[in-house]
Amino acid sequence: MDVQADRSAGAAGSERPSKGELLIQSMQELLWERGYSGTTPAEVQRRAGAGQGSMYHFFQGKAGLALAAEIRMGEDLKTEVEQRFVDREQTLDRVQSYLAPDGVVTRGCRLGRLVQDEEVAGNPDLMKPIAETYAWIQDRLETMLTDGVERGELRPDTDVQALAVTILAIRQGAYTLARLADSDEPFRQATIGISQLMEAARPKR
Amino acid sequence: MDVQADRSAGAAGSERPSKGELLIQSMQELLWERGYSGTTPAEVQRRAGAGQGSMYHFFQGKAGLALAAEIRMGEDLKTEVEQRFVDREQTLDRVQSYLAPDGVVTRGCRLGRLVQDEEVAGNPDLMKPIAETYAWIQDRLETMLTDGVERGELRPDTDVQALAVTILAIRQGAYTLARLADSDEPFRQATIGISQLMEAARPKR
DNA sequence: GTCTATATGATGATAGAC
DNA sequence: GTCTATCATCATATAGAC
Repeated sequence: MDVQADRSAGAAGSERPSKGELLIQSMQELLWERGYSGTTPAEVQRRAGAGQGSMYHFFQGKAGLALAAEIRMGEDLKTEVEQRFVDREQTLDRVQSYLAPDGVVTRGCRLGRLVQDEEVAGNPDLMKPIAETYAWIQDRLETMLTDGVERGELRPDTDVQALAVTILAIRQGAYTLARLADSDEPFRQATIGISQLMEAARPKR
Repeated sequence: MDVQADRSAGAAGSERPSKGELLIQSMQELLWERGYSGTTPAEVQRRAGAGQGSMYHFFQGKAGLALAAEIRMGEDLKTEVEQRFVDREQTLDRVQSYLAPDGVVTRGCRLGRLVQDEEVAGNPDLMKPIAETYAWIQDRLETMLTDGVERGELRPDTDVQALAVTILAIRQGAYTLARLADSDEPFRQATIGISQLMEAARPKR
């Protein structure tokens, strides 16, 4: 089935949010809290204060609404990552900031958790915005690390692409461990682990 | 609901596997392929060549059978990790071996993926064997790294616990990235990333 | 022990009134 | 645009025969 996002469900920052907009926001919340399979259209509607009709008017079913919500989540995530980088100067600070828990880590990564969902993984339309967001983040990490190399904070022979993937993986994995331990301690531990290595690997001057 | 594993479904290495045993194996496969929510009792039965009656005779519903399968998967995983360590001498080799893809990484981590499943996360009985398995693996990683410190392959001031969590997180995260990219490339990249850091951080002699 | 038939409930989607 | 009523499907679990 070919899923399309929406039928002009309304802009994000409008005055009075349309039902379509409310539905997107509710779907965003529920995807994060319960994943895709675990979220029922009925509950999205209830949370948005909308009926069945509104949802099927704006979106082509559950998948279409989820797609719109995913795209929104990807934008939010990119904005947050960017913010963490511009607020810091030093490379190690930026890495630590990227790995810092944001208070709701036991809920999992809003996008990463969807990858583990069978219904999402089996639907290319639903995977695409997730893959694109991660590609963007990986690219952003690479740029940030290249910056560090140029400023002499990382060794000149650093494989920035590999390191970017490593840091990305650490954050994703820490989410899983945090959920398992019901604590954000794994985030702190993993940050210590990678920081200690990066410190020790620092170029001598 | 208090879930118990089984009703003596049969030992693992018996001659003629009982229906209970076949059901456990089928559930193991399906949990890995589709997760918990995505697996229906009907399909487990079909794959095991057993009827409804057999399943409900040996186990208390879907959750009970899944619990038995999880325990088995945990044992398998621990055995595999142990094998990778005893086959190698050097610390970095062991770390790389732990992070090596095993050919089916795009399917995800057989246990880790369950953590993202709402029905599993919401059932303490189903989370317990997963948490215990990860605790064992983390402990095993710590022992392995402590070994490396003692042999002078890692700096004496290494925070082995933090590094163990970091490596554990890398593997978990790489599974997510691999699934997203439909490739085991993230495993290779992440291995390069952590290896390069560990090399550079090596104690001087 | 193992099977089939059936009950019960929830899910995602549609129809059609307002 | 938005609503409620209804549908078809499929999920898990139970009952009871063999």
